[in-house]
This record gives sequence, C-alpha cells and structure tokens, in this order.
Amino acid sequence: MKVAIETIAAVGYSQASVGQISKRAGISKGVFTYHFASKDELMDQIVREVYEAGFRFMQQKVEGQTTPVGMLTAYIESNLAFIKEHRDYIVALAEIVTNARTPEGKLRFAGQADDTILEPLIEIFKWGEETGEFRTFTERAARVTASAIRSAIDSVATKLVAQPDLDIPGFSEELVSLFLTAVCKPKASTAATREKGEG
Amino acid sequence: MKVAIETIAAVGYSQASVGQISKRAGISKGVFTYHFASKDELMDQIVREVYEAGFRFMQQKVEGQTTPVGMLTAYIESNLAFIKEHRDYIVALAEIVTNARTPEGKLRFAGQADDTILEPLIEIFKWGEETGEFRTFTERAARVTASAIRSAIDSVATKLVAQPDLDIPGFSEELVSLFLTAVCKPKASTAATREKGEG
DNA sequence: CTTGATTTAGTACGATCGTACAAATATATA
DNA sequence: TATATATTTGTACGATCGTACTAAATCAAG
Repeated sequence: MKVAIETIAAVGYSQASVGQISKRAGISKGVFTYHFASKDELMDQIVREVYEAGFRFMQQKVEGQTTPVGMLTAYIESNLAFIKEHRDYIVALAEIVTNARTPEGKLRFAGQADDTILEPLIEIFKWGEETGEFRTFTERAARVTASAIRSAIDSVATKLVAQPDLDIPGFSEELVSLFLTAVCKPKASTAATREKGEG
Repeated sequence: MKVAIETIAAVGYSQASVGQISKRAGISKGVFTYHFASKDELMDQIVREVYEAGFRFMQQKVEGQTTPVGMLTAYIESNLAFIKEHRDYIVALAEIVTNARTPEGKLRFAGQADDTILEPLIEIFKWGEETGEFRTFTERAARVTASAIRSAIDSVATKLVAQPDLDIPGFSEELVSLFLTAVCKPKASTAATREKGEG
C-alpha cells in the first residue's frame, strides 16, 4: 500500500498500473493478486485509511478548542499540517478520488465528495453566530463559505504536485487570516485574541 | 471536438478513448486519425480553445469596470457565468488538465496551471489598495487570497460533475459577498456602493 | 525429515488502448 | 466524363491493462 501510494503520487492514477506498483515494490504481480482481490480493493483501502487518518488528526486538534475563532483556525491549520506531513498520501488520495471510476464511467468516490464534508465547518459558523464572534450567516452563505474554505485547502494538494516546495505554513497562516476576516464581526481586532503557536 | 468534449465530460478522461469518441460522433476511428495527428493534439486544441474562449468572455466583462470592487465582482461573476453556460466544456477542461500526462507520467498541462493565472487578481488587489477601497496586502497575502478565489471558482467545475443542478448564480452571489468582505476595508458598507444587476 | 499451508514468481489470457494503413468512396476541377 | 484530391471505412498491429492460474519457494508444526 505504501509503494502504491508513492507510485500514484508520482505518476498519477492512470499510469499506476498493478504492474508498475508491483515492480516498484519489488514483487511480482502475482503477489499483488494474492494480497488484494482486485485493484479497486487496494484503492478502497487507501482512500479509507488516508481519509480516516486525516480525520483523526484534525479531530484531535479541533476538539480542544474553546472558541469558534480558535476552532476555525485549528480546522484550517491542522488540515494543512496533515497535508504537509503526508504529501504523497494526499496527492494519491486526490488522484484516486478524481479518477477511479465504475465500469459505467461514474466516479467511484463521488458520493463521499458531496456536501457532507462541509457540515463541520457550518457547525463552527453557527457556534460563532451564537457567541457573537462571527457575523450572521444565511444557510446559503454558510454553505458557500464552507465550500470556499474547503476548496482553498484542497487546492494545496493539487498545487503540491507542480510545486513541491510550497510554503504550507505560510499559506496556512494567510488562509486563516483571510477567512477570519471574512467570517468575524468587523468590530474589534478579533484575529489577535487567540494565541498563535509560533514558538 | 464537440463530441469529444461531451464524451470527456460524461465519462471522464480515461474512459474517453478515441474509439468511444468516434463511436459517439458516428464516425470511424480512421476519420479521427485523419483529422487529428494524435489524441494529444485533440486535447491540446480543446484546452486552448476552451481556455481562450473563457479568457475572452471574462476580459470583455472585466475591462469595462471602473472600480476595484466592480472589477473583482465582474471577475468572479463572469467566470462563473462562463462555467454555467459552458458546463461540459469546463468539466472536460478540468478532466484533461488534471489527467493528461506525458509518457514519463508528468502532467502535460502542469506548466499552465502555475501562478501566472493569479496575476490578474493580484493586479486588482493592488489597484484597490491604491484607491483605498481595499485593505493593504503583503505580497504573500495577495497571492494566497487570489489562490483562494481561484480555488473557489474552480471547485464549481468539480461540483458540477456530481451536482448538475448546482445554483451557480446563487453560489456566485455569495462568493462575491464573501471575498469582498475579506478584501475591502471594514469602514463603511462598501458592498452596497456598486449597483447589482439583479433585474 | 515430512507434511500441509502460506506466500511468491512467472506466465498466459482476453480486452482495450492509440495508431497505422490499404482500399473504397465522395468531392472538386477541368 | 476524366482526373486529382479529400475524406471515410474497416481492419490490423503492437503495447499494456487487470486478472487468473500453475508451479515453485518458504514457513510452521509434528
């Protein structure tokens, strides 16, 4: 699985054949067939593992937060930190999700890419509304804002392919600043109320 | 080319073989070979044509603007309007750009996906700084903000695949509001100074 | 050392890919 | 009509894909 992830990240989904993966792993194709019922099964396992690992990592960082601002910040920062530390895994995940298809031509992981992923962010917005730290959101505004945040984060995975030396912490810092400006009430300098772990 | 675009949008890049495209077009594979030197040539032409068409459409809408706020609004709205009216073209473009690879496994259109595309947005930010409508940007902040805007726009193409009934005008409206809030000076209600074409 | 199960290597199969090409047909020009 | 060009068809080729399968190698236990 590790070699498969590296291979997909390096040459893309379509070029990552069972033969290629096996060759890079130093095994024969027969070994692959023995341990995985099919290529799709391998992809399923990779997607599940990477996704769950990311979810656990973020949950750990986000759960401890006591303010909406802190939680939104932790959400963005922990997500990008995970991407930074698991570059190949994220690139491979993106490759698989956007390319793996059913025999009929439909995306195999399209269902999981729907708006369910936006819910945690929307919850944070609602919390921020209640505490008064954030401005008010219509249902649609919350959804689009959450979508924009996720798009910005996900774009890093794509950027990393062509731009391996991308300054992720810097990007992260700016993204947090940008979206806090967008969701916070314009009263005081709310962005400075949270201690920043720069040391 | 039209059928090729529809085919790619429908079944994805990898499933859009020369045979499939030809069959859908009601011609033989030989006709394809006669008119295109290779499959890659077809992809090149599609990418160039769609990209240039979008660029012309947006340029037309953006150039007439006389304020930074108006221009940023026109940028987002015209881009999403183009996506809305050329759904298949955009989906196909995204498929090709993210999938077409060289024999060595590198993305064939990776070079064009670099940060050059951010420049027009960065120029708008600079203009807004000068007029005082926008807050000030560090070089990095401008780049990340531009990147976030582009990611949000580009995500619509991906969303359209799984969600064909997406409310693009509504999404557009919210995106404009979101990013104007993020880049404008928090003084007055700047978002209302521009007449909105809702009639 | 023997035996049985587990794991691996190597190969073969059918399918599909992009491309090449000879033959057939359509079109335009004189 | 005769001729040259443009276009189309249908088929074939080599390559590669995912998978199936047999034989060999390795390992665990008696």
